[in-house]
Amino acid sequence: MELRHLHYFIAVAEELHFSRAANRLNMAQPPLSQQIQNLETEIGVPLFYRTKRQVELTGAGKVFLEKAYQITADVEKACVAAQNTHQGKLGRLIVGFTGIATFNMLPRLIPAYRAMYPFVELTLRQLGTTDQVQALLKEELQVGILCLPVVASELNFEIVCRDSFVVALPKDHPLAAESHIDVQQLAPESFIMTTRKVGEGYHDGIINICRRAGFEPRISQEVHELQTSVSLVAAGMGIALLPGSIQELNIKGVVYRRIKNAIPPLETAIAWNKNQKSPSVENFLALARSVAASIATPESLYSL
Amino acid sequence: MELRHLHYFIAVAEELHFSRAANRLNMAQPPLSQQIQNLETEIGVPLFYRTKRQVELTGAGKVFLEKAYQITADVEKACVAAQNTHQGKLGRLIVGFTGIATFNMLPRLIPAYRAMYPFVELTLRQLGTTDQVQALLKEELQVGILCLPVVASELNFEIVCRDSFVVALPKDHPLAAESHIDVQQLAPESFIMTTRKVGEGYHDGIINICRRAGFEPRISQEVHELQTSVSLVAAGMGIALLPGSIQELNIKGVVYRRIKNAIPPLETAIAWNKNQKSPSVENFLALARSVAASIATPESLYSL
DNA sequence: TAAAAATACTCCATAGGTATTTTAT
DNA sequence: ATAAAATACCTATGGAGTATTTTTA
Repeated sequence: MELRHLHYFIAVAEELHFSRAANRLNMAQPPLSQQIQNLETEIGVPLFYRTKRQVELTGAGKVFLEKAYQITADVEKACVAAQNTHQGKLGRLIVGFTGIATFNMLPRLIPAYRAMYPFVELTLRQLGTTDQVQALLKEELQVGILCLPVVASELNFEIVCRDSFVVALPKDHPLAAESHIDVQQLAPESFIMTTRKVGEGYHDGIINICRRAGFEPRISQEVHELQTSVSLVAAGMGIALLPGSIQELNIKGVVYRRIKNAIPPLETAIAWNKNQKSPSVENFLALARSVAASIATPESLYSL
Repeated sequence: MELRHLHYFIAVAEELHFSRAANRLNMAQPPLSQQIQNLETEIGVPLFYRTKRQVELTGAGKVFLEKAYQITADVEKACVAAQNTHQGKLGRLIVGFTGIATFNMLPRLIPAYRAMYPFVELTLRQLGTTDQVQALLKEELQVGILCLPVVASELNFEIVCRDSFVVALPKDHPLAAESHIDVQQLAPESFIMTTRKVGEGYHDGIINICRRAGFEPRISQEVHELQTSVSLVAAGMGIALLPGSIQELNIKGVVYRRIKNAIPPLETAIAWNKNQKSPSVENFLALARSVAASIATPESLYSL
């Protein structure tokens, strides 16, 4: 049996007239009769009563008609579903993100993506950069929003956001009086940092800022989230060097001050596996690029 | 698209290897490649990644595979459903029956039919003979179990049960002392009868029994159900001439006595519309015939 | 270089067309 | 006599086969 048979059968069942049905199908009547006969012999059941002057569905024909409708509709649906999946309108997407992404990329990117592709099942997982790289390599994650530098030859990276560093100080800290701070002035302070495990490049980057200023930072507290460092600053546990986007987070008793020194900014990138071909990922990347372009200006807020 | 394409696609998707799939399909590899290409161009979506050394499903391919499984399974189911309907294993059957059938045909016929065709949706409707004939003509009923005589040229009839008449008497009625009763002895009695509307042939038949015995019966009560007549006999409201099967109904205070005279028995028949072709009906009729044959002996219980 | 898919072509099975017959009204 | 489906026969599209090429691991 072929779908052709079902289409022909439906036409005859609806017209109850072979000639009319053949006309509707843009074919001659004899081959239509033939095909219906073939169908009947194949399933071994008469589908029509032919009283010469009148064609009528048998009980089995009625049952078969219902199924035929369903099947032909499902074939249509299957094609549409495949097309939608191909266009990335349908599917699944798992995206990892770091804490800092919560303040710049995510609030713009995710709502835009959901609005554009409402039928993609989108899962977000907060993960440190290191964990994201592992997950991307294992293809447990399709896209990562993470902090450079990272070395992983199997992944592609694209920078979407550059954050100048700021220092978070308790409101009543002596340095809070100054509008721009020299890194060297932070030498005697206690540093609150995220653990190296969360993101090696990020962690080492901050250490290097201090070393280039000629001192080794004294790390008094290690935390897992940027938000937590700010809370600890508010509690007077020390100071923290943080990407400028963190200024979106207003916590009472904390002030942010810019850094005088020329410091390479923190680069947030989208990352994906090189042997990744999902259209949903392509769409996500395209959107991320346009969002990155649109926040290029606000980003200057956090630059010197 | 044809079902062929789906079968081919499933084979390739399962083997992930065109040559092996072609082998499994008992065909050569090149036409298989062709057909898959045709399928892909038709739905406008690549279903496989061909990395020459390795075939892999695309996301759209995975989605399409699920649908393809479902569709091919549904095609199978459609054929089986049509076959079952053709064999009368599936469908709907509405059967009408008279009160007296409750005592002879129904208790044997219905359980047997249900056991044999459990997937037929069987509906039973108690109706007088006259109503059954109307319903059969309007094809609201597919089979009737009713009492002859009936005139209806568009229907077929087959007698399934013959009931000799008995008279139902109050236990303490003088005639209860005799084992066989002459109809003439009933001349002075009050008769309890079902209304003529319920079944004309049946009603007139009883009147005629009396007339042939030389008297016009005095009808004191008219009821709609045979069971009710027996209850009224028990209540001393009169006597009733009833088909012998009624003796299955034991009501306190009522005795049944045979009739001496040669009286044509009440004929219960199955009836169906002549332009009726449902296999379920055929099966039901076949079963009714065999049940009728099997109760031919017990029926003699009620004969002289 | 070897394995596997794609391409090029050939062939024939069969879907579909034309002409005619059958059948029931 | 007519309308409609079935039958008979023919044609040609395209599905499938064979031989070969392309591609990449």
